[in-house]
Amino acid sequence: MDDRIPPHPSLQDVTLQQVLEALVDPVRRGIVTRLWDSDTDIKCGGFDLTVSKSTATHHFNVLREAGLIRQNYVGTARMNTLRRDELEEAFPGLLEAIVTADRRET
Amino acid sequence: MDDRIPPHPSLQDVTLQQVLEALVDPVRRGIVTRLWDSDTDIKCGGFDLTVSKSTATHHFNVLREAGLIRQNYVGTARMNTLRRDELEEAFPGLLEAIVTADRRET
DNA sequence: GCCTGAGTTCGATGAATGTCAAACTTCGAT
DNA sequence: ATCGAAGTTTGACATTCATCGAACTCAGGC
Repeated sequence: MDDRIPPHPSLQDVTLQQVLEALVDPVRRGIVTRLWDSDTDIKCGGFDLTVSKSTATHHFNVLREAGLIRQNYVGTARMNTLRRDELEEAFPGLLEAIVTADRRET
Repeated sequence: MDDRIPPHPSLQDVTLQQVLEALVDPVRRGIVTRLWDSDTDIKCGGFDLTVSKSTATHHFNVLREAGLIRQNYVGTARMNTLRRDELEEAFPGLLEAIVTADRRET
């Protein structure tokens, strides 16, 4: 097992507060929107982020802890997956509404 | 005209960022959820807020500036209306998703 | 073995933001 | 005319949070 990744929360334990706090940041919202659109895994370095590496790490941590993404290592690359179906079940319509509005704005 | 109320923004000028910043606060989200459920105007004092009057004023200002509520005076009472239909057009599905999740959590 | 690339950890810093109390304004009722 | 209820304004304060650079870890290839 790869113990380099901290545990992922169950979506049952994630609160709306956490999800909104995660998505209120434009950088994190950009990551989620990009994952939603590509619908395939993207490694941390694969995003065109406007922030430093340490800040990016922080953002990915927040997203993982809020149950929005799932991470796993492939070599030295950390891959990110959107927990789309689980989120739809836990917060129906939320992600789609935000992604739709975000896309129309950027 | 009643010039006691600052102008309301057009929903065209409101960004998703503003809306999410407004709704990320639990007190403000509670106000919006309450308005959504009652579907009638409620005066500022009509909410059972856990904060002081000055803080409440601040929260109502944020909600108005984010285009979420409309305010008008009736006597000395400041009435609040949810801009439900306008919001649905500008941010389809967003408010309903958040209110639904919020209700299930509180 | 050694270097490179990918990402993390660790403070530190600066900017927002939620909060309150106190003084003030304003309308309506007595 | 006065009083009270409703809400605002104005600082002030504490906390949170995004951000960065520098040093570190760790796997894989030369």
